[in-house]
Amino acid sequence: MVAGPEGPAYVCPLMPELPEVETVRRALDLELSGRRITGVRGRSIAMRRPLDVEQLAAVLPGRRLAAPRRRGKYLLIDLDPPGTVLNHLGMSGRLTITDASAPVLPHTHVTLELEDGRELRFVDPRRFGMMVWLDPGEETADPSLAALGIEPLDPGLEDRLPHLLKARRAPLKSLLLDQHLVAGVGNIYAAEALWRAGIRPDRSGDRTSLDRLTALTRAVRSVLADAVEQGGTTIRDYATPDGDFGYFAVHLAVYGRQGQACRRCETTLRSDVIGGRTTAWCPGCQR
DNA sequence: CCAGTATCCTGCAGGC
DNA sequence: TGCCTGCAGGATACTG
Repeated sequence: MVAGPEGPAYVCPLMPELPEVETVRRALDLELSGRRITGVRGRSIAMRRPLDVEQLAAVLPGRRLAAPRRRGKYLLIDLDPPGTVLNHLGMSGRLTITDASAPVLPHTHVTLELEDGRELRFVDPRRFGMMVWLDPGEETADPSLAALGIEPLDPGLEDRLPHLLKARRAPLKSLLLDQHLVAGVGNIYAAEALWRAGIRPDRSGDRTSLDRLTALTRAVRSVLADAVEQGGTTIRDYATPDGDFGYFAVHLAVYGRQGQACRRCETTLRSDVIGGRTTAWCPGCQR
C-alpha cells in the first residue's frame, strides 16, 4: 500500500471477498484521503458495468479523495466536491497505489493521477469488476447497491439471517453466496463458515434447525472478522512488492484443501459442485 | 417469488 | 515443446 520507490505497492489478492475489500478500503483511507486527483487515463471497455473513462476524466480531476466506504464487496470512494466512485474488484481486480514511474501492469484499465506524483490504478484481467461514477443522490437508487442484503459485520446479523435462511430451500452454501441475503461472502468464506459451524454445504436452509442456522450465522461473522483482522495485520506490515499476501496469511480450513486431512477430525476433505460452484468440505464433521 | 443454469473474461494447469 | 481444453469465480440474465 505504500508507494515505495521500487514500485507497486498495494494490491488486492486473489478473489476479493469482504475482508479483502475491507483491507483495500483501509489502505486507501490511510494512503490517499485528502489527495487531489489531477488527471485520468484509460480506455473505455466492457466490464461488469461499462467502463466510461471519458466520464471519469470529465468529473474526477480537481476533486479530492475522502474517506472510502465499503458495502458488501463494493468499495465506495467518496470525493470532494461530492460524488462517488463505485468500485467492485470482481474476482481478479486490484487497486494499486504506485509512483507514476512504476511499471504499468497488463490490464490496467484506469489510472487516476494524484497531485503528489502517485497514481491509483485499477487493474482487472478478467473484467468481472467495475468502476463507475455516481453523482450525489444516485447512490440510493443504484441497482447494484439497492439489491444488497445484510452487512455481515453490523449488529443485527444474528437476529435476521437465521430466519432468512430458514425460509429458503436452496443449499446453505448457495444461500451464503446470495448477496441479496447477506452481502460480502464469497466462495472461500462460505466454505469456511460451513466448516466452522459443522454443517454440510448441501443442506437446505429449511431443513436446518434455527439453532444450527444461528451457529452458522455466528460462524459467518467470525470467519469474516478473523480475516479482516488478518488483513489488518498485513496492512500494518505492508504488502510485498508483488502484492502476494492476504490468503496466505489466513488459516483456511477447507478451501483448496480437498484431498487433505480435516484439521478437526482427520477425515479426508472432499470437493463437490454445489449450486454450480466448487465447494470443499469435510464429510466427517460437517453434518 | 424461487431455484438452477448459462454467461461474461483471462490465466493457468493438465493432457496429449 | 506447444497447442488445446477445461476450469476458476461474482453478479446477473435467463429458464422452468
